Amino acid sequence: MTYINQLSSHEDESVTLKGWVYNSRSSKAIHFIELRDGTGLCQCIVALDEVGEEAFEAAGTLKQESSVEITGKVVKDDRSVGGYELHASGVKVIQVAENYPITPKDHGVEFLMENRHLWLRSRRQWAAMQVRNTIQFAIHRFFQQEGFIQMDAPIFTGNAAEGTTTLFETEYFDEKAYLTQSGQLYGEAMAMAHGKIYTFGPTFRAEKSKTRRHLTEFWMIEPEMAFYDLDMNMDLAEKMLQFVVKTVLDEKRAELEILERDISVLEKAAAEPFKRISYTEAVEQLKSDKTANMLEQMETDRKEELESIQTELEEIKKEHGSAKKWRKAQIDQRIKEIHARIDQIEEDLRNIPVWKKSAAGFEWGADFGGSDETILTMQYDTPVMVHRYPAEVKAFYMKRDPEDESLALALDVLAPEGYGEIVGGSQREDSLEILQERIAEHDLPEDLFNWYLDLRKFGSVPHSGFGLGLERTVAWICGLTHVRETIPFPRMLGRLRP
RNA sequence: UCCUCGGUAGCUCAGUGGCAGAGCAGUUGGCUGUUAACCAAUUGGUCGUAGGUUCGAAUCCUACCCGGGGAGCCA
Repeated sequence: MTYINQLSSHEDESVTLKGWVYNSRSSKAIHFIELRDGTGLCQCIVALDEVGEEAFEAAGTLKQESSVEITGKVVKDDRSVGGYELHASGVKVIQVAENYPITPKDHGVEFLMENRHLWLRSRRQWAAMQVRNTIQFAIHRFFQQEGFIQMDAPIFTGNAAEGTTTLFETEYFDEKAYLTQSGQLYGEAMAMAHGKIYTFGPTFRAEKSKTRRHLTEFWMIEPEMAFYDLDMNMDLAEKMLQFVVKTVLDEKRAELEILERDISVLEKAAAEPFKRISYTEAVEQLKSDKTANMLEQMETDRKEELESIQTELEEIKKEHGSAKKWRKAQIDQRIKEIHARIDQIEEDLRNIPVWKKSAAGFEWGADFGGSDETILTMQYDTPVMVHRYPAEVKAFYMKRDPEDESLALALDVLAPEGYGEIVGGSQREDSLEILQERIAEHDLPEDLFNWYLDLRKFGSVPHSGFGLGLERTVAWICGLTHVRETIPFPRMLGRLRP
C-alpha cells in the first residue's frame, strides 16, 4: 500500500492506493476518480480497455466518499491535482457510499457544523488540521529545544481562580468543582520545581460569547519561567511565535495554498521584530488624528464600493434574462457573491461609527475592546506587543511596574489582520505581603490560595509567563475567519454535538 | 443579557400581497482527457412554529423557537 504524498518517488511504478472517492467524472469508456487517502488527492484514470468490463462497471458505481482500492501505474501529469495521476489496472470497491451530504458545491455554516464529522474530510478543513498539527508540534519542539519541561495542570479545580470569568461547574464526589480556565497558578508551582515549564492542554470558559474568536473549550499553551522579567517574557513570546510561523512556512506551503493564505504577511511576521508599544502609547494612537482619518477613509471606501457593486447587480440582473446557460450560472454565482458582500459592507457601515466613537473617546485606564484591538493592529503588518497595562483592569497576581505603581507588568500579543489577542501574560507578583494585600482587595478567599502563597514564602523569585491561545493562532496563520474551523470538534455556545 | 441580520426542495439561494421557482445533488439516457466536467429528460415543498390582518399571506403584524455576526467578557 502506498500513500498519495509518496507518489513522486514511485513514478512509472505500479502501486496500490486505498482511500475514498473525493469526486468523479465519467464518460462512456473512461472514469476520472479523484481519490483522497488522508495524505492528499490523486486523480485515477479508469479506462474500459485497460481494466476490463467488470472493473470498469464497478468503478462506475462509485459515488462521492465511497471507499476503494485502486492499483495502477504512477504517471506524471501536470493536468492532475498534485502533479501525478494513476492509470488504473485494477479497481476493488470496498463500500459504495450513497448520498454523501457534502457536495462539491457551496454549503452554509449551520449545515456544515451539523456535519462536522464529515466536513473534516473536505480539502480546506483537511489543510487547516494539517497546519494545526504542524503548529502544535512546532510549539513542543520550540520549548523542548529551549530546555522547558512539559508539565500538566489539573483540569478539575476546586476554586474559581481569578474570580472574573464564568466557569463550568461540575460535581466532584460531594464537592463542587470547576473546569480549569487556566493552568497558570499551577504552572508557577511547577516552574519553582523545574525552572522552565510549559503546559499544553484544554481550558474551559462558560462565557456566553458568540463571536468568531470564541470557543467554550480551547487549547492553551502556558509557559512559566523562574528568574524571567517582563522583557525576557516578551522576547520569549516573540521568538516562539516566529519559530512557529517559520516552521509552518517551511513545511506546509501546499496547505497554505489550499487555504488561499496570503503568505507575505506570515513571511513578515517570521522575519521582522514585533512592534512593542506601551498601553499608554496605544491609547494615544487610538485617539490620534491618524486613526480618525483612517476610519473616515474606510467609511468612504465602503460606501463607494457599495454603490459600485449595486450598479453591477442591476446590470447583470438585466443581462440575466437573455443570457446563455453558462453565462446565467456565472451571473447567479456573482449575484450570490454581491449579496454576501453587501451584507458585510452594511455591517461595517453600522460598526465604523461605533468604532470611531470608541477609539476617539477612549479613556486611559479602560481595557481595549475588540474594535480597539482591530484598529490598532490595522496600522501594523506584524504582530504587535502591547505592554504595561493599567493594573486595575488586570489580574491580581501581576507585578506592578516599579516605575509606575498604577501599571501592571502585563503583555498582550495582538495578531495582525484583526485576529485579536493571541497571547496574554505578565511578570508575576513575587512579594508575599503585596500578594496577600491584592487577594484581600479583590475579595478572594485567602484560604484557597494558601498553597499559592507558599510559593512566595519558600524561595520566592521574580518570574513570568504567558498563555498562547492555540485556536486563535491557527486561525491567524491559516487566514481562517472563524476559530470553529481550527479545531476538529468545536465546542461553543449552542454547539455540543457532533 | 442586549443589538443586528437571517430561516423557502437533500444543499445553495431567488421570489416582498395574486398558479411554489432556479442551480446543484438524486434518478434515467448520451459523450475517451474530465478538473465544482458537459448535454438532455426527470423526481423532489408543513415557505421555522403558533396566532392575527386580508377576498387572498412565503410576502404584512404579534409572540416564540433556531442559526449567523457583534457588544459585554476573554485566548
